[in-house]
Amino acid sequence: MPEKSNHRLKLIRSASKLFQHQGYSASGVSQIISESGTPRGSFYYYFPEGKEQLADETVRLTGEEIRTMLEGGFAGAKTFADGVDQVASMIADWFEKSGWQAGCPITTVHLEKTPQNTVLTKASQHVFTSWVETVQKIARQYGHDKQSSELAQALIIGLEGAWVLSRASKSKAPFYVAAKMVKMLLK
Amino acid sequence: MPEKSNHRLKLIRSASKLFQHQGYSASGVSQIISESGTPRGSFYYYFPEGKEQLADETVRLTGEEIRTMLEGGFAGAKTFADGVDQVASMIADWFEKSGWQAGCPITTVHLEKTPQNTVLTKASQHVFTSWVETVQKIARQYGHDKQSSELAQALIIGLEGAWVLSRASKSKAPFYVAAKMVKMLLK
DNA sequence: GCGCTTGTATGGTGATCAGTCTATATATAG
DNA sequence: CTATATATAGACTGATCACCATACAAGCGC
Repeated sequence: MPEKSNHRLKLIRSASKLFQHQGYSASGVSQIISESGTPRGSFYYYFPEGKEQLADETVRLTGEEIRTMLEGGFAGAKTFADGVDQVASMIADWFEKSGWQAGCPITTVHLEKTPQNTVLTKASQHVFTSWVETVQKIARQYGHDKQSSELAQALIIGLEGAWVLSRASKSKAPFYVAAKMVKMLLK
Repeated sequence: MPEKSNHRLKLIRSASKLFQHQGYSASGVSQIISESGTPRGSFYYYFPEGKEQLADETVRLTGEEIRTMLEGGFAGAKTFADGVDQVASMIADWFEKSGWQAGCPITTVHLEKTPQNTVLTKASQHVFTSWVETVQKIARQYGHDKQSSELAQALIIGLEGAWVLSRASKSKAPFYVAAKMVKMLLK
């Protein structure tokens, strides 16, 4: 891949990191550019619709990556409950390694811009729907047809909520509580 | 209470609403003032430390009100599980009535400013801790001594996560899933 | 070497930001 | 009624915002 189109992806990566750490509005275009290490003059060439377009693409791309990560988290799990534990641990570890500063790049944009901004509302709705559908499909694969929707929503609810408390408490414990909450639905 | 000290509270109310709808950084001092209906010249008289002080006080005051609301939500509940249902329904109804735009005024500030801003980090940590402690105390009152900490964290995790999905889906369903997740821990 | 396409530099625009300052208005106590 | 304290008006400051415009640079095909 040519170096130059890496610039576009670098901008998305930089935006994702900053949205996780400090949200959408506090993350200025200048800061995104400077932390991406890409040339200032390229920004509006790659994103002619501006910051909103960057955020839209950031939410969709990282949302898809997280969706894949969720799928991957269930890999090798004998039961849905085992998969839930794997996913929760994986995300908790990753969050701990970030110094409790990373998180969900979708949620901060979502809470600031839904429903006022149509483009970003659609982007975050698309992502959350795709996550729930993915986990729903996985739950069905493990035989939990009847409650697949509930389990899928439960996992996303748990992970989102755990992230909020985890950042405050600087602890992985909320993720384990979240995993247990989901698993207990299977009883 | 004299009209003038209502101005201070009106500013806090305005800030709370705007932080819920669009977060901290997107809520400018001018917008907060204009939507509060208070005189522009009063702002720095009431909040000499500026926007950060307003946010600090907003988080602490509304955090305390939500804590009281959580306590009130358990009122008359025969079991902890009944109380969880009452709290979830109460918050879901309130959120629906707001047109899916209200929410937690603490969380948006928290996700944007923890841990970079010391004052606001302490404020949101204080609030989350007080919520968990309150629900923990309530759980013990219902006899759930051993798992009071887990139940308390679970309720806050559920409510936070439910709010995120609820705003995306414009549905109360996530709150009911969250309530069920908490209740299932009792089994 | 030239023409075309893609990418970048940089100064600039108009708007908005948080906060300050000074003057004035209002409320209150004596 | 006066002095003092509290509250407010509004202009202003320096910084930053998202974005634009124009010129130039680099890459590439012929």
